[in-house]
Amino acid sequence: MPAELPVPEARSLHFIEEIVEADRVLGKHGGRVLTRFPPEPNGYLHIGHAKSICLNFGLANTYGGATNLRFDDTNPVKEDVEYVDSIREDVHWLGFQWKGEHYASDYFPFMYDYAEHLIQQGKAYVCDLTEAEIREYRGNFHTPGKPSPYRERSPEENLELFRRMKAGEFPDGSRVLRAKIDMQSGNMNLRDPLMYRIRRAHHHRTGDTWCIYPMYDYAHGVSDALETITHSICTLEFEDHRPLYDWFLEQDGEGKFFQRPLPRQIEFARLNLTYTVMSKRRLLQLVQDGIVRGWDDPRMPTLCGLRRRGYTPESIRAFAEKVGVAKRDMVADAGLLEFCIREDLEKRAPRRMAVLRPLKVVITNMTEGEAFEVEVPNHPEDASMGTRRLSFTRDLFIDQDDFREVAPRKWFRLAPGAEVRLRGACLVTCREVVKDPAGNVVELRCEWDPASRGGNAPDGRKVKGTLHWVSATHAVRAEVRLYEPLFTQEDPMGVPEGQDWKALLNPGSLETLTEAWIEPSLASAQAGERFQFERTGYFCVDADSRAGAPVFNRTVGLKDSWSKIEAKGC
RNA sequence: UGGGGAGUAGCCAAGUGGUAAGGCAGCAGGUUUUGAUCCUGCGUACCGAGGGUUCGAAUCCUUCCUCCCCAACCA
Repeated sequence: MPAELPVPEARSLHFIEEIVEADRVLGKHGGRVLTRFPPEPNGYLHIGHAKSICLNFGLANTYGGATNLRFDDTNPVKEDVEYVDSIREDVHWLGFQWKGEHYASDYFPFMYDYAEHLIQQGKAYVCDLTEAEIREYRGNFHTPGKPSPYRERSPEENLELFRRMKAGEFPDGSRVLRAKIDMQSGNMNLRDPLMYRIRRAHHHRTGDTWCIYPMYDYAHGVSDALETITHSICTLEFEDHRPLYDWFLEQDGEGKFFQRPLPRQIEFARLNLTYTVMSKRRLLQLVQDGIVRGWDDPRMPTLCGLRRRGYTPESIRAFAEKVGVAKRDMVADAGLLEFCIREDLEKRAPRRMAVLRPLKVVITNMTEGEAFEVEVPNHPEDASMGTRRLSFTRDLFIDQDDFREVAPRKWFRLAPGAEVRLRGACLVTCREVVKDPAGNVVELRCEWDPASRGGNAPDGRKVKGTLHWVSATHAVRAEVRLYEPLFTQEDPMGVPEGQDWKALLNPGSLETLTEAWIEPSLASAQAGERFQFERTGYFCVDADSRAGAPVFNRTVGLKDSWSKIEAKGC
C-alpha cells in the first residue's frame, strides 16, 4: 500500500528508521507515525536532549507524522513550572513545533482507573512492607526475590486498600501498589515493581488533588498508549524496562483501555560529548557551586548555554544529524560540534574587525586627524551582504598576536621592517618599535604606502600577511569573553576511583578581555547578533551588553593553521 | 557467578553472505586582501579474539574476551 516511502536525503537509514519503514510496509498503525519527546520538568535541556528531540521530530517529519511534547511529571517533589517554561522555549528555539502538549499528570485519573482494573484482574496488590523490607525481599542479582507477605491479598481487599490510599487514609510511605509479576525474574524490574507510592506533595499542575503518584514505568507506557504514540523512543538504560512497558499495556486484555496496536519502545544510545559532563546532577553541581554563572553560562552544554554562546539551532540540528543514531555507547568529539557551528556561521555571519588585545600603531607618514575612508565587504564570498565604510586614521590598533619582534620562520605578520596589508586599507611597513621602561612593546611606528590604498600595491609586489585593524580614534571599547572547555580531560567522568571529577575542571575555561576595540558599527549590535571577527573567530553579542558597554562571547575560533605550523617548526 | 545491551580507522557511522560508504579529526598540495573559506589528493580498518560452515563471512554457527546498563517509594 505505501507505494512510496519518503527516504531521508542522501544518507542510509538508521535502525529506527528501518523499524518505522518496516511497520509502514506491514501497514501497522495504518502508516501513521506519532512520536513524543517526554522530558521530566526537573532541569534544563542540554545537547543530549537535542539529539533526542531531533530524532523524534525528525522521524515524524520524514514520515509525515507528528510529535507530542509530554512532560513526564509524576514526581512532584522534583518538578517545577520553571522547567516547563524553559523546555518549551528550548524546543521551539531548536526549530520544532509539537502537535499535542501533554502532561503525564493529565492522565492521573485514567491511570488510577487502570490500576483498579489491574487490581481486579489480580495483577496488582497493595504492599505494606517498608521501603527497606521491599528492597530486602527483592533480592539481588545473585539471589531471587521472595514474595511479599501481602502478595496474595484478595482483589477485594486490595481494591479497598488502594481506594483508601487514594483517599489519604494512610501516611506517606506506609503502603505502595505493586504489579504482581515475577519475584524470581533475572530482570529486577519484573520483581513486582512499584506502581504507586503515597506522597503528600504539592504538584505543579494537580495541586493537592492527589496524595498517591504513579511511578515512571507504569505512567510512561500508559501515557504513550493514551496518546496513541506509535514509536516510543528512549535511551539504552531503559532497555530492560521494555518487558515491563509491554506488560502494563498488555494487561488490557480485552482492549477496553487502549487503542491497538500498542506503542513500541525503542532504545538508542544517548549522546555524550568530550570535555564536558551531561548529567543533570553534574550540571546542577556546576551551577550550585558557582563554577559557572548559571544554567545559561556559555560554557554549559545546556541549550540555553549554547544559545547564549552563539550556537544556532541549525548548527545543533546538523550536529545531531552527523552523530548518527545507533545503540553503541558513544562519545562525540566536541570538535564536531565546533565544525557544525563554523560551517553555519561561515555562510551567514557578517564580517567585522575587532582587536582583542590592542597594540597601538602610529602611521608616521600621516598627520594627526588625517583620515580616509575605505569600503570593506561584509562577506568575501557573498556580495549580497554588502559593504561598509571604515575610517583609516593615523592611530590604529592591531592585535598583539600579529606582531613579533623577532619573526619566526614562515611568519607573514608584522615584525620590524616587515610589510603587511591592513585589511581593506593599505600596505604598511614597521619602521620602529617603541617599548616601555620594562621592555614591553607598547607601540609600533609604521609607514604606509599611499599607492596601496585599498590593499594592493600598483607594482604588483606580493604581501603575504593581512591583518585586521581598528582606528584608535573611531573604535569602541568592548568586553570580550573567550571560552575553553570546562574540563581538561576528554572524559571528566573517567576519573580514577576516589578522585573528585571536579579536580579536572579547566581553570582557564573563561578568559575575559576588557580592553578589546571594535569597529563603530558593532557598538549598536543587539544581544544575540552574530559576527565573524575577521581572523579571530565567530562572536555573539551577550545579554550583559549595555548601551556604550558591549559584551561579546566568542562562540568558536576560526581554524588556526598557523599555531600548528609554529608548533611544528619550533 | 543473574538479566539486558554493545564491540567496524583517533571520534562518530554505513554495511544484513560476494570480497569494507560517508562525516569529523589528521596529513600533503592548490586558490585566497581572513595562515578563514573553497578545491584536490592521502587511511592495507588483521571489521574484539579463536574455531567452524561456505567456492566465498564484518555479515551464518560456536567458544571466549572486553565494555555499558539494572538491586530509588528517580526518570
